[in-house]
Amino acid sequence: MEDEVDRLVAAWRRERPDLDVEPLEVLSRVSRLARHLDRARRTAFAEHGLEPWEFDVLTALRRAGSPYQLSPGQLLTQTLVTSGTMTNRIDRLTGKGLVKRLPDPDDRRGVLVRLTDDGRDRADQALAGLLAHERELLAQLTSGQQTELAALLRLLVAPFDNIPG
Amino acid sequence: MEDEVDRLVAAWRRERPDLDVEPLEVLSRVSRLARHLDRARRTAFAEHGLEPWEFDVLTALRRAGSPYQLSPGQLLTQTLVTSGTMTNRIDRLTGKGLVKRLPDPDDRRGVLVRLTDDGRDRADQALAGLLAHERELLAQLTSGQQTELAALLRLLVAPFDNIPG
DNA sequence: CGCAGGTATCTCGACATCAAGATATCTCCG
DNA sequence: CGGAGATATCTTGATGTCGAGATACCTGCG
Repeated sequence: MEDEVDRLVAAWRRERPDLDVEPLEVLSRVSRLARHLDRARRTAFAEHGLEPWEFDVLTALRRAGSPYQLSPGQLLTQTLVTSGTMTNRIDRLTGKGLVKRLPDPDDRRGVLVRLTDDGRDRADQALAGLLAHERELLAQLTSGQQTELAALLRLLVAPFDNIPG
Repeated sequence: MEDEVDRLVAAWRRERPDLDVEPLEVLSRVSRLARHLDRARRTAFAEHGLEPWEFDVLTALRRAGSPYQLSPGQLLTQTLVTSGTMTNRIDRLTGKGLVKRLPDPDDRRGVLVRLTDDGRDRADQALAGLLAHERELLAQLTSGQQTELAALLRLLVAPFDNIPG
């Protein structure tokens, strides 16, 4: 089945036959798929009264394990946002009673963000919902294809995640 | 090589051993890679004095072929943004002299957005720069792996692009 | 022809993000 | 011990996006 990127690549080959646009076959698909996934996630989370950005922060804390707390700095690296954004997010989640700020006992510059019981429940519910939706999307692929796709994507992501940048 | 998603999946398996988090191996990598690509694109385009959103609009028009014009509605479907956003983008690109608005001769509700000569040059230059950067990122993969990756991604994107939504 | 419903674009207000810089605290070398 | 430079977080102002609704125009049925 054809997709929008096939049309995009064909158009470039017609308009700019001098260029090799092969990289777009992979990377434009990644960008467009991510955009579609964002929309789908927004819908999935709405069932649980959460925004995608709320999910990202709550689940990062949930994954940390009991007592479900991380510093804002640790949250930054996991969510790929800037520090100003994270301050704002923590403020709003605090206002909704899903997390609370505690002073870091070992560093007076620092803060620890901890999940409340309510926040933890919301994170757990939203995760289950998300996985159900994602399984449907991936039904297009066999189990073997999923494994293969994951491995190829890892090759591309790893440099970003391991070389600080 | 390990990446951040490997760590994320391992954490979920420890915290929620009751859940099958396999879908994240693919889809979290797609989202995170897209986020990294956005940042890289921003840097690449800055060399040409363009923002990513400007590139998206200008290249959509460029791909349309001479006379390089599309309606705002056609631009919407290609760029996956809302109509309010597109109006705003066209306003700003018009202000920079990269596009101009023309009345649609066949539909008085409609408008045609046309690339100026300057806009066309900018699009061409930025595309060449982007492809150079993207080729570097893809150097992690053999040519065969790139083809395979593109094919697998197409399977996932196609449903979004073909079923209206 | 005339109107109901659909379509194309724009307007407006709310909101999330970013970049750059401010502040407070830590670390480590001399 | 003292101070320079690094680090953690927050503040601020500008900007881009979205969603919902407004407006103008088109289309097709009766």
